[in-house]
Amino acid sequence: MANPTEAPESGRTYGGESATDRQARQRRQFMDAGLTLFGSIGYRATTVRLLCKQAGLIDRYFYKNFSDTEELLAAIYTESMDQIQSDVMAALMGELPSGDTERIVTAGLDTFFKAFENSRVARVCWLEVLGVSPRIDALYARRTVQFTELLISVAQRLLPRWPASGDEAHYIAMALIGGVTQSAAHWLLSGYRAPRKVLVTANALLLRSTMGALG
Amino acid sequence: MANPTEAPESGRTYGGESATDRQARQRRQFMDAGLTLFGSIGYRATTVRLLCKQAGLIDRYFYKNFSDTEELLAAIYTESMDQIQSDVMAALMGELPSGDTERIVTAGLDTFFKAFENSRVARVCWLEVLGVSPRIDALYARRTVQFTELLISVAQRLLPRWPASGDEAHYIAMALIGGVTQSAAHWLLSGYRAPRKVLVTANALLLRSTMGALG
DNA sequence: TATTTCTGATGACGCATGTCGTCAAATAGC
DNA sequence: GCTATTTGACGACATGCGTCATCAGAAATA
Repeated sequence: MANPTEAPESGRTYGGESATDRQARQRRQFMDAGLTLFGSIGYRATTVRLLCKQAGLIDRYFYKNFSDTEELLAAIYTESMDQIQSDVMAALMGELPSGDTERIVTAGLDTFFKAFENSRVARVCWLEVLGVSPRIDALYARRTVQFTELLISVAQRLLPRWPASGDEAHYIAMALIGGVTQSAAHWLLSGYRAPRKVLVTANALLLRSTMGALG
Repeated sequence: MANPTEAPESGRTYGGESATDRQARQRRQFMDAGLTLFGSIGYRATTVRLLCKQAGLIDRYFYKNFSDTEELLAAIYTESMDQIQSDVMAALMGELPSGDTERIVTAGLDTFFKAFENSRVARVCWLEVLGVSPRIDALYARRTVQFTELLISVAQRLLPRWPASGDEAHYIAMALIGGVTQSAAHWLLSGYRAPRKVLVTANALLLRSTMGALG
């Protein structure tokens, strides 16, 4: 043994898995368990014991991957929103060559709302992340800004006369994103009463008319 | 004593206050303490002991007024939003005779955002209430619907061609309200970087252009 | 003044939590 | 096969929580 006093830097293979593979699998199990529990009983009601029971692992491996439940929440939120954001961007890019504003906007919105038809994802991303801690609040705020910037970049492509900079244009984009996100949150809270198409067309009209007024 | 076995139905005066006056004062003290704590350290971090210390009272009087902290949160949220809603309605009614859509919308928005310049109120109403429990979620959702109905009724007055009913018109109004509320939430999270006027004009443009497209 | 009610302070209870330690069984490397 | 590591099960510890009981002193009533 090279350094018997310290913890081993590289673990052994066990059950046909290398140490890093095991760690990655355990991390994924906790991420899945977290999405399930945060998205059903809520973040506040979720304890480390429950997470372990859901993941089928013991607490030792939880603390090896996350410092606390808040860090797990941050990881799940970031992963979910990364996925959704890249899906939306892919949908936008797919329709961008058409040059049809209506189609581009609709494609982006439809992909967005489709992602939040998963109520667990929706609940975590719109309800559970808010008011947990300053750190999580900052995460949420930064993500909102990212979507705002995405909207602005698309608007600049579609509308040459769109005011690129300026606080007001920025806050208009922010309000538009807010309309979309709040629609998603209320969609969830209403038990998905309306079909997705209604959400998409309503928000498309909002985007189209506002961008028309500015572009 | 009429009924020695039961708790006294009507208390005695004490310290120059009647029993009902005392109870009302204690309730108000807890409401103020709740707004202070929920709006600073957050709902999750607030305990009954802290609330009592902040209110300068003991726990017995807390439980005489509220069953738990969740009921206190609901009471504070309802009171705050009632106040804001009636302020906004008063502002709208004050400008309604002018018939000037721009002035009416701006007056309502300015009153709305002015209320949330109080960061404690803003934090409780936009961050802390979310994801606490199904009951509080329902309270939040219902309030959003109320603001949506308020917007629709104003739109019907200003725009004779506004589609009164229909899911889509309803969700458009919901998205518009969402834009306003999300602006308020992000305004808080960004530390009120932009002046209120910017928020008002940005959201006024959103409302004006969308209502123009429909009216 | 004597009695009853109200108040604030303090402590105790049962419970759930995060976290850590122990111990036997399972697995891998020599 | 022997030894070291990894795993899961279980329990212990301190902490903080909501909640309730007690008790001495203040204030009102008769």
